[in-house]
Amino acid sequence: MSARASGTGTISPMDSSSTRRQTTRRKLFEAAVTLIAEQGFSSTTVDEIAERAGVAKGTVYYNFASKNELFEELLRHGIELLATSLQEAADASADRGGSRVDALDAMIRAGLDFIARYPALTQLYVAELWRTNRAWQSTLMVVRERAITVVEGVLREAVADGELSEDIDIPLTASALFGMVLVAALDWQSYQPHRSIDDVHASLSRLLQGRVSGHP
Amino acid sequence: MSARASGTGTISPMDSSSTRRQTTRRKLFEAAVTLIAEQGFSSTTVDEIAERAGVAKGTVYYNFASKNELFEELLRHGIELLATSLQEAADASADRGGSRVDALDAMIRAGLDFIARYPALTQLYVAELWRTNRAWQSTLMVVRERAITVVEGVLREAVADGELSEDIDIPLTASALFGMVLVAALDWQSYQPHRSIDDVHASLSRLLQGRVSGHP
DNA sequence: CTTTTTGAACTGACTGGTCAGTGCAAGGGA
DNA sequence: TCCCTTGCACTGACCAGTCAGTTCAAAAAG
Repeated sequence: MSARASGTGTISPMDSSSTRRQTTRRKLFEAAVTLIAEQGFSSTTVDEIAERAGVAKGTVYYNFASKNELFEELLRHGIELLATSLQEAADASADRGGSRVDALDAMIRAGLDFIARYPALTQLYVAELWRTNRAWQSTLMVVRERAITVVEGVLREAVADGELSEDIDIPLTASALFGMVLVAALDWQSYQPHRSIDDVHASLSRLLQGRVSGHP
Repeated sequence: MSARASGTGTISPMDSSSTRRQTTRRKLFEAAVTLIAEQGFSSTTVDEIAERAGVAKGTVYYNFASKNELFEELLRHGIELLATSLQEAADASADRGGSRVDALDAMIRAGLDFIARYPALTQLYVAELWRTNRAWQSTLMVVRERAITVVEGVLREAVADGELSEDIDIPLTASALFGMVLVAALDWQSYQPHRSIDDVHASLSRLLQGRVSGHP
């Protein structure tokens, strides 16, 4: 009954214990992401997730309020990885003194890297992102916003700098670029996994920079 | 146990008697596609589908062997609509004497039209297409092949005619174009539904033809 | 240093509900 | 008449979420 934290100081009584918890949560995320990517949310059971994570079912509910919340936290956790890596790629390119188009290219590369590293997470986003009437819709909108905004930002700067035409439609172009990379990468992973990332990147760069049509 | 179509001839046994049955099946497809697009396959119940279609649950099982098979037939039915309309757009463009790039543009338009007309079907494909370990995986591979092949065909002709560089990677470019249209269109439907299709089409054309970068 | 206490973390059997699929008698429509 | 549809009761599997009880490392007491 006595409240927690009766023991040590105020600030870090849970440093050691929270490590354990953190580890468990990470294991659950890892188990959940692949299972849900493969089977979808509804056909993945909490028992399966617990089993693959190597913990008891009760532990899932000790760490997350519900199956739904586990999933939403997973989505939020994943998008931070993506948005951060996109932004870092763009910033690094700018620091290197590259043009805005170079920054876009760097983001394409970052996108490919991300998808190669977290294929299941990517599959999962794609499967859920345009679905309507689901419980986590609002979470997904935030998540999408977070990623698209980074791309739009670079496009906006490119237009401001005169590198891109003022006629382009920024939100739509951002979506289109995003989709281009997304679908090309998923197909790469699913149907031509032997190809190198440099190869795929080069093809997409070419497409982006309009060197496809119009022979030299 | 006995397969369906034990009845009449070998090839088209359901032609005459089918009218009534066909109507029921179409109603079931329509009901299923929106429900599954919204909720996913597993969380959509057969009772819901029957109710929305306005038929009895028993009728579902009279017309389809299982929930799974209803879904697979829906996938097959849908892809015919898409592949046909892409091919027709390309052919019509060629008949009009357009270039191969014109044909690609016509296919983008056809893709946008399709997504605008069958948004639920599109959402459903996206949600399932890159998923692994599902019962209908092989059906989906066929389905994807059917659509991508059309795009690849036009790209191949364009390269043969010298309209596109020989350096392009045809399968990957086809995927990327497909993804570009797909994601741009889904975002359009979900987040900027007020925009006209001509508007969206114009932006994507510009992106395709490399008029984005490189100011005049 | 040893013993006891504490409580966060974890466990897994259990419950209440849901749903795919079945069976069948009766009711149309062509 | 025959094919299709209806309505409805029923079964058995499956599954999200619960809860009483266990574990164990670190803090407190001796």
